[in-house]
Amino acid sequence: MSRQTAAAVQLTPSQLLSARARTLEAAGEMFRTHGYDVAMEVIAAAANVSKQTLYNQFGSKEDLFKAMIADRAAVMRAPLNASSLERHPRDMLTDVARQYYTHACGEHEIGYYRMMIGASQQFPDIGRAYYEAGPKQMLEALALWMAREERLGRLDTGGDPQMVAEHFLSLITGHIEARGLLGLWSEMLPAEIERRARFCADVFMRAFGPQRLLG
Amino acid sequence: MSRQTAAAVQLTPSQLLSARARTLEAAGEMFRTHGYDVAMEVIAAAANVSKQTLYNQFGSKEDLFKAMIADRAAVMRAPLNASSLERHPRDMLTDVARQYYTHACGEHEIGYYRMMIGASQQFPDIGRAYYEAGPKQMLEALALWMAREERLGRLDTGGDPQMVAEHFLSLITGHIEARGLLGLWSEMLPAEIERRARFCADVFMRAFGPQRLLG
DNA sequence: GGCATTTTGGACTTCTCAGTCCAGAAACGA
DNA sequence: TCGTTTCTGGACTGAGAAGTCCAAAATGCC
Repeated sequence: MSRQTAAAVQLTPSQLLSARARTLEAAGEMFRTHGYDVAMEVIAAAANVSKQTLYNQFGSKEDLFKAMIADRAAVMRAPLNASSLERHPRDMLTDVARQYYTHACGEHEIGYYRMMIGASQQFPDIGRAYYEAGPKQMLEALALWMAREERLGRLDTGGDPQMVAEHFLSLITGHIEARGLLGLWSEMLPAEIERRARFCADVFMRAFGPQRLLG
Repeated sequence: MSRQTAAAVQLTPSQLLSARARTLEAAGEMFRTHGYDVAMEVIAAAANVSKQTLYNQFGSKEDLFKAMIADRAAVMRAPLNASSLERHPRDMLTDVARQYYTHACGEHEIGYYRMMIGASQQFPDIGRAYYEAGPKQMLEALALWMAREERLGRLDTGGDPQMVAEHFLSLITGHIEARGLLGLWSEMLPAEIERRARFCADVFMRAFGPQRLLG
């Protein structure tokens, strides 16, 4: 009997996640698409679980929400890809932008972001937690990298890599995110992604590349 | 009697607004600070008006909300200041950034923006209306100006002023807005505003100024 | 002053939803 | 196999809020 159960677990990958993880997954999906106002009954249905179980496991709606956030915060924004750290600044930056446009600004991700923004009014500490787990990490990684590149003479940030990194991220994300948050999201074709990624890297290199030392 | 009323009107400026305008003002304030979930009773109290009057004038909560949006959308983002159009690109751009940091990214404005983002999930047409009344206007004005400056040989956008304008706005607003939306807003001192505004203009001029034609 | 309209406040209905309770079913452990 | 734990579904409570109703008061208009 227990052997059969084990076999079944191995067959269906979704069941490899604990019941709790699956519940959080479904809850996240519901919060993302309907906002914090979703009824607990709806979440329970989406998670294939009874409402009572939800309360047994998480105590309250607020706690469920926070558990879901905690579950997700770490996964929200990928850190810099270690493999591209050694490449030429232009390639590295193009890659960062490409990654963002490909994976981090779809309806799904923007939906979570919108949810965080809504929640941060009701639960102020959530805004900070999200920022520190996501954008801030990215920012610091980028600033570190830039400082190193500056020592290697391949960038010239004028001694303020933090601010320069901040502005590179703004450059990538700014307008796309604004439109997405307002529900005006539209699919970007690969060609468009490539064009924008290169554009961002070009702008950056013209402003902070070493060539202005050589002119 | 009517003369006394007129005198009273002249004495208290807030009464120069029509009752409707004052109600919308108060409603906006409540929606901004509490989100769409505020009770109609609370709005009525804030507007010094009975709940019934609210329903007489606006029909329903949804209609009140939309009336409030329509009332505000036009005022949300100031267009380019006509007086700075004739100045040197660097000064003009510094001014745009300065204007933004001074007037358009305070708690108040970010609060409205957050509210729009929340509402655009529930009422999708609101997101579009806001975008077109605000950011899009700004963008188009800036792109027009850039195209003109390019013809005058004072900028070099590589023939895509739209995208360049988009990226300048991203540069100004990106990170500040992200932090504000997550509730991490912190007052910017005048010196900080000045530093950031100049930084934005500098970055932009290094990337798109005419000097690269002269090198 | 007198008539018509609007406003008021407060009671009232209806609905939705968080959270509880419970008895029976299922899963689990030894 | 049997006892324990957990899950289920469905009824229930209580709170809060949208929207309605109405009689009395205020306001505006001529």
